[in-house]
Amino acid sequence: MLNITLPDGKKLTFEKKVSGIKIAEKISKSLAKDALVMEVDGILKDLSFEINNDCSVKILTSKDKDGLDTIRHDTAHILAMAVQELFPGTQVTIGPTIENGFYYDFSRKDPFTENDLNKIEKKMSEIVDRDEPTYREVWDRDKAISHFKKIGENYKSEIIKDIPKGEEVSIYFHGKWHDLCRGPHLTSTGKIGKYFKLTKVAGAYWRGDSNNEMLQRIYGTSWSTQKQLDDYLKRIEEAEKRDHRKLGKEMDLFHFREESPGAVFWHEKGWNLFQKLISYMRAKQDEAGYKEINTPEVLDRSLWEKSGHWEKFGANMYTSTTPDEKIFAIKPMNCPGCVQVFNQGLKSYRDLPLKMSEFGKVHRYEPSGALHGLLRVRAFTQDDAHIFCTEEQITEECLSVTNLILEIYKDLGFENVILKYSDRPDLRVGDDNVWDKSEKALLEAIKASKLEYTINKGEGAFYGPKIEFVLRDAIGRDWQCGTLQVDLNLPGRLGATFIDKDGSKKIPVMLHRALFGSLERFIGILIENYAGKLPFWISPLQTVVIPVSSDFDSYAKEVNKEIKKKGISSIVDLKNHNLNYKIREHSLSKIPILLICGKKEVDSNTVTIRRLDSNKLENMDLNLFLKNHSALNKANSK
RNA sequence: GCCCUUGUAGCUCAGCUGGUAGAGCAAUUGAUUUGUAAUCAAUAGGUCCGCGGUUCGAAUCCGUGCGGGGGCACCA
Repeated sequence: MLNITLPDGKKLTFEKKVSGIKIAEKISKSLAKDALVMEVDGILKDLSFEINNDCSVKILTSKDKDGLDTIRHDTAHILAMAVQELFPGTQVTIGPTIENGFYYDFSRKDPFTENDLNKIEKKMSEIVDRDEPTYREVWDRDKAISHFKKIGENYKSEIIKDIPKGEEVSIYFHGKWHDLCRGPHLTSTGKIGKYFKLTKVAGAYWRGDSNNEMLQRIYGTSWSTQKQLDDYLKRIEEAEKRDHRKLGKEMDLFHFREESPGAVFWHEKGWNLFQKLISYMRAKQDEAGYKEINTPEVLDRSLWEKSGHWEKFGANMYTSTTPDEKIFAIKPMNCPGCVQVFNQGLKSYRDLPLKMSEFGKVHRYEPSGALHGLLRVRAFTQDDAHIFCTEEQITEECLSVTNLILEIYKDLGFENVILKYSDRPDLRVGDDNVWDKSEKALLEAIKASKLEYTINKGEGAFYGPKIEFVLRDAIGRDWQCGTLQVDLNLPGRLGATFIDKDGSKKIPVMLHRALFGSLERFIGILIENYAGKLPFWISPLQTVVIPVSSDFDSYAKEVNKEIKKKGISSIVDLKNHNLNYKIREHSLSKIPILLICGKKEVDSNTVTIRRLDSNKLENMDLNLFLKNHSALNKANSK
């Protein structure tokens, strides 16, 4: 007698051992039809797995995350199967599921082309139609290794060698084709359906290590209904429409060019946005007790040697040799310069915490393949600050930084923030007991903030552990922005001291923090988050005044003048185009407010407001408009 | 940096298997004076990313360099 407990607490009894399929059938016909895999005492199993003792069972369908994941995993297998049928001699490696889909890495001489993807998709459909039964076998480890070697699957035999001793080596068959796999899988190839699509080919290193050979990765997506697939493809399309590189061009904000890859040429409007963010930030930092400073962009090599950058960060640094053959580095970080400012004059414990902010432009030589619009550049402006404090002050200062960051993100429309904590990397400066202290202090601050956090082992900066602030945008994508680092190393290396209560010289702790991280990146994120439709107060061009015909040019000019007087950025469009044309043009360039002026407006000293993306027109007294909208600007940049 | 892919007018793109380039929009000029997402017409506009090669002849084929895109690796 077997007792199976279902998720709702109901119990089923069976005479002898029983498979998941049988259990599902006993629950309901429709469930048996939809069943994909099952959870036995919380562990995922094939439906064909035969249960031999009392346990709890949950039958999973495509509505469960693990159910859909299994569909994707099966699709990855079928992809590999199709590839090997079409291109004999191709070796398979790994094929996991990822968010929204899956990939499979292959080793093959000739590259896969876009056209090959179509062929492969067709072959995959065929395999689904063949509805080949799937079953699992457990093999002896040595047998498995020699088998895969014999059939030329060297990567697979490598993988088997690395499976921990205690684990079973399971082989899944789909008809005759088979693959080493942990499972679970659906009962046959027909079960996955045809709601998949191969999306792209890409290179990927074997085992993710750039010292290894490069494999060919095929990405795909897979769903349980046609609608889900269509919705997903549509989401991708929508995300592409928000691409800041495309919008940046359309909105005339910035451009890139060959002469300086990864460096931004800001146009008038983009620079205006940039400056608006800075003045907003200045106001916030001023309120929070920061003192703004500025330090040189080019500094002698000796300073970078002292700080440790020359050795630990040298691969990312631009250097410059002057005619007198001195070597300088273009700063990749602001910290050493800031410490030099701290070092001027004697500092007392009464000066701490001392918070110095700097909008510092830094240059980092990033690998060419890493560059990506504004989101990954070689020259960027950090909204940086360094807080010099005592060890006792670390937690409190970290907390106040965290609060400031959250407040600022909120003002700009991001409420969803998570933290990533990174501890000591392999490449680092300083003693381990110093690291112990720094890590402990930072972790304490995170805990005190009560925010959700994840831990990234070994990913801290070379001088100290860090927190990264990751925000989630309007369409669910995560972006790494702000950062907070505890540093017990650099101040000592660069000779920073303060006089403590007892009259002795002590080395201060330095906290590095950036709020947006990089102004450039943050602007890219803002554009994508708002799909270019920035909030009024940071819009670089806030209003365009449009006369209905040239008869009203002078009134329109007058309105424009009044608006500009109130600190609202505005232009008047007197071009020889009709109203429709102008509305279309300025709407496409994402101007938040268009002000239409015709006979009616002139007669009543009003403007008609047309807001971006709204057909609702609003006629308003000009003075009231000026009052309301200049207040909107002031509210955020005091 | 590595793999794949790509580079034609200010922008978006045509240009098949080699015969020195085209469209729409934008620009300029003229007409039109417009009430909520493209008024009409004319004109002008290009070392086809750079360099080298194959060829009688290269935007097109080959090599190479530099950019862009998608990934990997690296990262704010």
